[in-house]
Amino acid sequence: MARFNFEGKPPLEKQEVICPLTLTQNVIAGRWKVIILWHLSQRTIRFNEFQRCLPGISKGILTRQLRELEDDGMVHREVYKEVPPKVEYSLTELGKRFIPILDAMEVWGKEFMEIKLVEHNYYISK
Amino acid sequence: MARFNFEGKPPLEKQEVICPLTLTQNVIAGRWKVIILWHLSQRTIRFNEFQRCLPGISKGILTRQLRELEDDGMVHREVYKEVPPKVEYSLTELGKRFIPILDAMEVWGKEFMEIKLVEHNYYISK
DNA sequence: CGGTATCCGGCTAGATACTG
DNA sequence: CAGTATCTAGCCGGATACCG
Repeated sequence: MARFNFEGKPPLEKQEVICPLTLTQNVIAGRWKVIILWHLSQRTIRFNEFQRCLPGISKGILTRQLRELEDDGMVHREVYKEVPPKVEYSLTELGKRFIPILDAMEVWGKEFMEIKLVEHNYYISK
Repeated sequence: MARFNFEGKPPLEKQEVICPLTLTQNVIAGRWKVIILWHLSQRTIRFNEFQRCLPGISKGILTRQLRELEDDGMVHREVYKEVPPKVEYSLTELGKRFIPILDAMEVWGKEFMEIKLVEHNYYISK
């Protein structure tokens, strides 16, 4: 989430007014982040499990998406010093507070699907 | 939102299982869409007004974001046949149902901001 | 006023090879 | 198992010029 950069720590007066909506959007911008957060809202997940949950994702991009979520304080990464290695990902408190958004998105997404299915004359099984 | 394509109308059985979350994410993927939807949740807006609401956006990209939202059924475009031209954008019913997500995103974004400000030793005025 | 048409650059997803 | 390093391709935002 490069657009939100406190590194320079400029005085608050000189900061641009930051929009909470844009901020939220930036945090979850990324092809896999929303669905990653949803999986983590269900349970703790290991790295390799994610590759099975997210068909087609490569190690490289999975690592990056997880790191960015970690950097933004959404995800906790727990490393167990074992052989073979074991790393577990889970939601932080901040990440858990994001769940209402996931729920709202899921509700709306289903409404959207129903409407689009009706428009295209699909039968919708209730 | 090119990833969700019903154009070919394949049988429902052959459709991939579509995730409502991913669907929602795809609809609002776009640099300006969330903030556009928020402005439209406040009031009807004309094209030129948007350019003032969204500092730095160009006509081209504004048009594209609005068209995509229109194509996805989120935004209504009302053209008044006057000279000079007048076009008003507003939320459709589907668009209005999206407002709870905007609200949840705003709440979370503010929490996120507070946490990040505290982490960087900023004083937060209550 | 409210757009199109066109071109361009950067970001980011994705693929592949390698590693502790 | 859980990554890192490197490279590439394509999309998308942005700029600019023009139009009814």
